[in-house]
Amino acid sequence: MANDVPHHHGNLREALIEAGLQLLVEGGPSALTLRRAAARAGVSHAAPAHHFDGLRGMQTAMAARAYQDFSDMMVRHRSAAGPGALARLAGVCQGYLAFATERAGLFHLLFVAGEVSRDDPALQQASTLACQVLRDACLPFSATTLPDPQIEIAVWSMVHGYALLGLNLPDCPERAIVDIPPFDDLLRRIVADNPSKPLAPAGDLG
Amino acid sequence: MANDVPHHHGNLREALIEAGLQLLVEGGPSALTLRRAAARAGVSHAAPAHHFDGLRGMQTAMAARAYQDFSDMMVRHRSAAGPGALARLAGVCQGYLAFATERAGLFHLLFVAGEVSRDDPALQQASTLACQVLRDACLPFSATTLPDPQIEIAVWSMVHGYALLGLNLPDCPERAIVDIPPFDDLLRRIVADNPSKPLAPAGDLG
DNA sequence: CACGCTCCTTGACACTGTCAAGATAAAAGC
DNA sequence: GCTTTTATCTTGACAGTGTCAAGGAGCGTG
Repeated sequence: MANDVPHHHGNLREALIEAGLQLLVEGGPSALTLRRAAARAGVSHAAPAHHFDGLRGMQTAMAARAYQDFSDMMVRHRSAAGPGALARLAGVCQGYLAFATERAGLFHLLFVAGEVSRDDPALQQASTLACQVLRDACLPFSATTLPDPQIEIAVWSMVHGYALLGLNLPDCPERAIVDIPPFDDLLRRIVADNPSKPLAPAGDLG
Repeated sequence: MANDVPHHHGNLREALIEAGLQLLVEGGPSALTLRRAAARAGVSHAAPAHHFDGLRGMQTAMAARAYQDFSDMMVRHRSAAGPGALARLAGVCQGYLAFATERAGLFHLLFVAGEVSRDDPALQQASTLACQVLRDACLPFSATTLPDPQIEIAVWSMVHGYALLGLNLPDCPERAIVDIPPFDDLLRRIVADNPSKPLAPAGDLG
């Protein structure tokens, strides 16, 4: 083959991840295919097999990268939130929901499709990091200086369920039978009357 | 063809749904295939196309049936719960979680895979019915005689997220970093200090 | 120059959903 | 009774998919 691309792509692994993420964003989960990613990266259909353990392996690598987007989204919304522990936690949750809405393809990859190897070390690290953003935001609401699993899990479950039920979408089917309260109202049911310890004395605003 | 089965199966549609549910339970979501369901029902690979609108159509029909299992599971756990509105709501939630655990394939079909036509009337009816079980259990915690969407959505989101994060599984990965409180404890954060109106005066126990 | 090693291609296989045509059996009309 | 019609299923094909085995192309090292 005497094309412009050399036989050795140079950085095919990264290119495939990039191509896969594009496919996912553009065409949804069903558009993500080993062969299509290969074609978009300009290589033959079997090339990905030398870099990933099948489709599942590629999705795992993509997920590790998507988790960084996820963390960024939560951090960004936290920064945009007002001062105060509750506002910051609400901001993190809004980031969680915004990721589910605006990066639906990636959210699907991380939490819905499940075609991902959860024991992959890179993935675990990225996911733990994202998880930590949420946990940190919950910390001020713990009665002690240690994290309170009950609060963490309550918030995590609720925001996750809210996102997966699609309740943050303007056209979700549930709106036909119930009117959906904004997530902040639900959040207050868990943490508002559980008054936080005083805010970190001289704080960063994120 | 001079086999024992007549040319007209008689009730192929139901047989295909049954076969599909079996495949889902036995081999997980990836084992569910139009061709395999057809083979198990003893018909040719293209027969399902005459009864369903593709794989999506068959999954939709299966989902409508699975929702009945789902409702039954919640009702059964509600019956097994003690008296009192909180115990009954907790029972319904336990049914929700039990369905996610014990009927993982069906739960996946309903809430995870998403390869289902949400506008199908039979599916909508079945899903509304299941939803109603949960909403009814929330009713005693409303401040008025009308349902309180905030409570309903809070409980629904939380139990849904708890189930989808797999937190009810004994070997879920999150146990490595947090110890997972039982769902009942989380539920109390939403409804316990929101004292219910008195229980229905002379009640059924479900 | 020759060797080895890594990266990628080619070609094949079994499997998937889906479509067009045709065969077959049951029902309906007379 | 027989014919016609209709619903039901089969056969065969097609474009995709993931995955494997075998081999070629290019780079570094002797």
